[in-house]
Amino acid sequence: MLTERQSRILDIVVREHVDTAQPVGSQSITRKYRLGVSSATVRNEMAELEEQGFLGHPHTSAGRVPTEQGYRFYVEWLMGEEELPAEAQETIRHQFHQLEGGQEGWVHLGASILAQVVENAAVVTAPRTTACRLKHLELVSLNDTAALLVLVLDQARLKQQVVSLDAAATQEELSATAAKLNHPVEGLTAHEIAGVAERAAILTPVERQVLDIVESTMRAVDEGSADETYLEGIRHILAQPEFADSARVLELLDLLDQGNLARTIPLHALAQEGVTVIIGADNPRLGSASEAMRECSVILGSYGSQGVASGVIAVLGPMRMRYPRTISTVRYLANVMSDLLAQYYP
Amino acid sequence: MLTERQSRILDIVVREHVDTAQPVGSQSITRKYRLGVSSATVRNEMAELEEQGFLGHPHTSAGRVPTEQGYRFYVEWLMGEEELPAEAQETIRHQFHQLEGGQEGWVHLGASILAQVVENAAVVTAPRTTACRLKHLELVSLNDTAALLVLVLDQARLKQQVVSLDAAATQEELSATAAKLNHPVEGLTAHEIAGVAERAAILTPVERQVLDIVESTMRAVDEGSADETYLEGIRHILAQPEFADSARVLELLDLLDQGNLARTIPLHALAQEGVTVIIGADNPRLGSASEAMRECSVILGSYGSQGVASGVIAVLGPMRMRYPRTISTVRYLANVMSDLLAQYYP
DNA sequence: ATTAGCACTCTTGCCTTGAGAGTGCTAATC
DNA sequence: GATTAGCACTCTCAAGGCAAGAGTGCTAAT
Repeated sequence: MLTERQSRILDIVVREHVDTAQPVGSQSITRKYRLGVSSATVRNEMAELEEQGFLGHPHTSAGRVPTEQGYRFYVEWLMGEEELPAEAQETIRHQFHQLEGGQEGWVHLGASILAQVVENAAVVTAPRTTACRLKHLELVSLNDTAALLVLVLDQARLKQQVVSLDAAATQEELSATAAKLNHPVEGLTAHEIAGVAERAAILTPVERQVLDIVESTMRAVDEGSADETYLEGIRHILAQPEFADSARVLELLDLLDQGNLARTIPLHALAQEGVTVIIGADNPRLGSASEAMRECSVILGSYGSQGVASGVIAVLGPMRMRYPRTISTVRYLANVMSDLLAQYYP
Repeated sequence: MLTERQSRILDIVVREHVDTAQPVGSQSITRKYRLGVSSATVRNEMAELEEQGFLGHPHTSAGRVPTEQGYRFYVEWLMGEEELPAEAQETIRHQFHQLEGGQEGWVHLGASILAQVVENAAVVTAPRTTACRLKHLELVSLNDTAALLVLVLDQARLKQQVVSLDAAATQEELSATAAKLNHPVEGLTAHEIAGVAERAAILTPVERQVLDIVESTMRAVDEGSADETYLEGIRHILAQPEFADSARVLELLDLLDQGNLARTIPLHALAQEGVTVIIGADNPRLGSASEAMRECSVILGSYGSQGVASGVIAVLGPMRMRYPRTISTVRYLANVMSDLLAQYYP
């Protein structure tokens, strides 16, 4: 479809445009790269590339700019697979290291790191897992009539819930209740716990109350964990020249901020093994609604293991993006986060 | 200092400018408000107000715009104390209600709600407290050589830490260790726990290891909790006409994002009882560094009780801001969050 | 097939021009 | 003495014109 030389020129146009954010002209190319042909030849080739839909004109007489199709060809055929520079790898590992054992906000941290390294906006979702299982429960007295229910779930997750006690109870009584309940429910899902609560006839009212709350809390975790996504690094998008007027950015933000995020980017939809690149409007989720999104690309990857517990990591930036660098970063981060997740998973 | 009529005019100029974001001229005022005087008189008064520093000219022949001093006078003397409309109160209470007992991200939620209600950026810090106290500790087996240490602290806070065990241990052994350790350290601070670990000679190596980790984790909480701040709603600032070009916003974001936030806004410095208003450059923390920040105002309030556990809530927006509404919202939210905090506090 | 040359197009910056809005001042008025 | 009408002046903003610069597209020569 494309001759050797056309590919070469397309490659140069893409790289140059990514660097400068300017349309690139035939003369500037021949000056900068020793192609062995004149600007006129390059012009002819460019016209041909435009004919075929890989390049475009912003105005009749400006340089050429890659089209969506051009970027796609570049990503698929021209761009080399780059390994992430050791220095960047170091940066990533180092920042995760500061977490030590306390995992707390590691997903959030992942998003921050990613945004920082690729200099674009980043999205990371918490691992979506199969129904969570209870490892341990504990009751801690807050005051006479309130206690804190602490649930330790798989993957080293913690949940808390304040319980108003129908009758006053001391810490000793609470501990005894917890100890008694722990054994029968260990390792079970919310659904299974509901079954246990039904079958066991010998429960005291307090025990029944606690089990009910355990179950509803775990259900909330099962439903809620899908929504837990972190978006970081919008400031990098602000710094891009194509988003110089903030109306554009505002549009993007409205599309992304919290609730809408999953609707805008098909996070779970296509994250298979490896890294997926969505360029411009070939995002399946986008109708005609999103002007600004049409000028963006999304790099998607996933971490964890598919059936067990996995999350999505994504980079969002203007279509004019450093694809090799971004893709290798996503791939590397996916590995790091997979390793990290494995540590918390039996 | 200012005559009745001058005050009236200043009031109108501020309100009109806040509404329209345009300089306001003498004619438009007399057309809209029945002042009983002609535009020429208004012009004279405006000239006088400018003389005294309350108003300014963007250009020689545009309408008047309030100066910092003008806004300050408005806030202090002209603006009425408005109670937050019941509808907004309802919105706030309603959203907090959805948390139920799981407090998890309530500080973050507070920031989101605030940003949404005042249509500006909002900052909320987690309550800064005196040294945290341990209420309960628990050990849960992850696998043969790793366990999850769960700490329940005061104010219903949970911390987790993965512990690599020097020797393999079953869940039963871990529970026994936890049970043994719980009693002597209950209610103590990190510092006091260090003392206990030193004095008690009869500890096994594992127990000593656990206590060490407990102490260091709690120290981390003591130090880290000051930094826990949430920033939400930058999109509202993007929507303001004074921040139409994103370079401005970028500057702001760099000033605010994460680490720098506390350096930019004197969060803990001046949050006494009640609500503090910082208008433009009278922010004590700002040197000459921050162009964009000079055009902003900050409304500060605090929640919780001063000596015990308190956090800061703040709104950041352009100087051209709906002060009455914003101030009453901050005040109201402070009350709601104080109530909420009291629930978790003995 | 490649290239040199040239006319053509389109942007960008700069200037001018006219309309519109608002001020500041002076002189007249209540 | 305060208020107001009137008017010249200033400044912005949008539109139009003009020259420079960059790049293209085409044609004819190599």
